[in-house]
Amino acid sequence: MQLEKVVLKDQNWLFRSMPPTLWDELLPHIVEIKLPLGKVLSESGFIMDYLYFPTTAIVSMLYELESGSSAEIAVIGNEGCVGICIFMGGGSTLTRSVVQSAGMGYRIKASKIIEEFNKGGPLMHLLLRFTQTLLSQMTQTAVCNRHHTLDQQFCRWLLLSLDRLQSNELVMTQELIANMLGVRREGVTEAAGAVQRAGLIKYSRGHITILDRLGLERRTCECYQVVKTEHERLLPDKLAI
Amino acid sequence: MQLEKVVLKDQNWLFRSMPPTLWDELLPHIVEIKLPLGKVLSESGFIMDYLYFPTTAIVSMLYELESGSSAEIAVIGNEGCVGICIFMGGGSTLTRSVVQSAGMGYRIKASKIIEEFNKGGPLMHLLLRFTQTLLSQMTQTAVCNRHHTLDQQFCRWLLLSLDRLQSNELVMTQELIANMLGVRREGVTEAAGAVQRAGLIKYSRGHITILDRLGLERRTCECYQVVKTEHERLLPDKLAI
DNA sequence: TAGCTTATGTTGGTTAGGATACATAAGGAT
DNA sequence: ATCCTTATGTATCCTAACCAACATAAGCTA
Repeated sequence: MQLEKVVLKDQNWLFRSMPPTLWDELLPHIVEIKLPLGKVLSESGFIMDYLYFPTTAIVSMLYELESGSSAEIAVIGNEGCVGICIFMGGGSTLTRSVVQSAGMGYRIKASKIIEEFNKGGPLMHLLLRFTQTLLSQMTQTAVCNRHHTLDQQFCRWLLLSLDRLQSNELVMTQELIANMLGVRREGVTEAAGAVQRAGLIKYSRGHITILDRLGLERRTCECYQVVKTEHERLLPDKLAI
Repeated sequence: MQLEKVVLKDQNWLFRSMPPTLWDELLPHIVEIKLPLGKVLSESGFIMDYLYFPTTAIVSMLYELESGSSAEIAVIGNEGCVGICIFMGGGSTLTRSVVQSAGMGYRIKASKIIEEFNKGGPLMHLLLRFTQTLLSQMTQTAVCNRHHTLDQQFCRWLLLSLDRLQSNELVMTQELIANMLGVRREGVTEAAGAVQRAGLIKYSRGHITILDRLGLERRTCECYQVVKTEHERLLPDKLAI
């Protein structure tokens, strides 16, 4: 029992950074769940009942326009949680959260989170720090959408996903990537083709293998490094709360 | 004395929504300041010492790229405050906050804000609600940058600014608008020309007068209404905390 | 192995907006 | 009034990305 919990605590930055008393308080409320590809964790405008903590899964925050076209606003992996609107107030957001890469995660009832959050203690500080990294991702997405090429954005997207995975392989069709980036599938084909010809990746029918990670980092825009550095600043391994 | 305070409290949504005990606690720490055009309230990466509450001024949150080109991420007026990183953790953000429309505002020392915020009481709830509206603005900016035309974005920008002003006139050159939107000045000239020819605005050398507000709302993309509606939901006139 | 579905590749035409360069014109300063 | 600065207008060329339509090809199923 004790061993199992230690392993679990290590799987998400928020868990890892919780002081023992907080951890003991929350542990009984933590439930493991499967997060299959495409699972919707929050729908635009709907109240959320759980706060989700991905461990091996990756979740995309998307915004969908009336026209049906969409754009990814941020990616969340095992460094954070899905459902910040729970503790921010309002209870719902206009973004959809969809599992982009299948895996596992945990969840805790919204009511329990609110109860702990409102004490103003360590949980509040952890969650707000994570929210701050979301803000920086959203900022960077907005700027990147405005100023950088599809090729650069494609590389940035790959890198952000890779950072949240264990392997150097990604299961993801170009069609889906296009939806995330809010561009046409053909555009992604072109970008992916160019990156593959440059020897940085290899892909076939929904499987992307990274061959030269450093090459990708050189090819992308500054946005990737900025987001990553800010992540490391705000979510350090050892956080003194 | 008493009268003066009442007037002041009414000038910003956050002030207005504070319960009396909180207001009495903060009042001694509130200092009025001038916010002239171009004044920088926060610089990328720098620790903020004050939380600013615009009353008649409007502040833009901008992100500046290495190349020097920039983009506005969100606008803040008398519904909120500048410096959320103070209470979110980390103490600094990568965005610059610049006064876009001159006016007045108030400020409170960061240390005082942190002290009150950490109690987990009404100030925390108010500030987080406002932060949530910032998130929705940032989301919409990202999507709008991706999918909508410059013409639509120009109208959206005008409307968002107008909502934060008393008058129907805006003092703003096309050059500055271009910086905000992250496009070329010539592009703004073109968009502004078209909107003027359509009879919706009139402008000359840095003065824009709105002639047909409804026409602007019809001409812009859905993003404006979405942001506005979310604002009204999250920051209602009468908030029960 | 044949057929079907789904993923990826390619082509040609179109367009919004970027880069550059220069023209006009309004208003303040001398 | 003249000059000068600053704001706005315009024109040419260029490119990234869109749109639409279709071609290939990989892997699954029968």
